[in-house]
Amino acid sequence: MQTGAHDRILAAIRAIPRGQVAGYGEVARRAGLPGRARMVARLLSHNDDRRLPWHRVLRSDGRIAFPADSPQFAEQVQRLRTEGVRVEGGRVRGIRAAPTLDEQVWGTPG
DNA sequence: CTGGTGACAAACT
DNA sequence: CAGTTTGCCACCA
Repeated sequence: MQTGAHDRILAAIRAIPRGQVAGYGEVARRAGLPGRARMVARLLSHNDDRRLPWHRVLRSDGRIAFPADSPQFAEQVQRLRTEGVRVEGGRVRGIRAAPTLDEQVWGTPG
């Protein structure tokens, strides 16, 4: 069977290690869909799977993709902090939303 | 078909 | 740094 695009996206999201994060564009790239960051976003907006680590997906600049006053924002922050991710001012500190997860694998420079 | 929208990104100011 | 503009693609009225 041919893996659908959304299946690869979901797989890429599930592949994000615990305690780490990835950007929408990064997820799309790992799913073999460069430039389809918005497709990832649309998929997550329609997703209802609670087991999916959606909270590990951030914007490219490390910001949370929800308004700071939204309940989803609060839940994402709480989930990230539970995994040891430092979140401050609605943005993830420490680990940058690396353009490529390879950098995280090999040790993020800087 | 056109036009508007969105859990976005990169370049630019 | 932050704010704006442009490019992008899937979906819908």
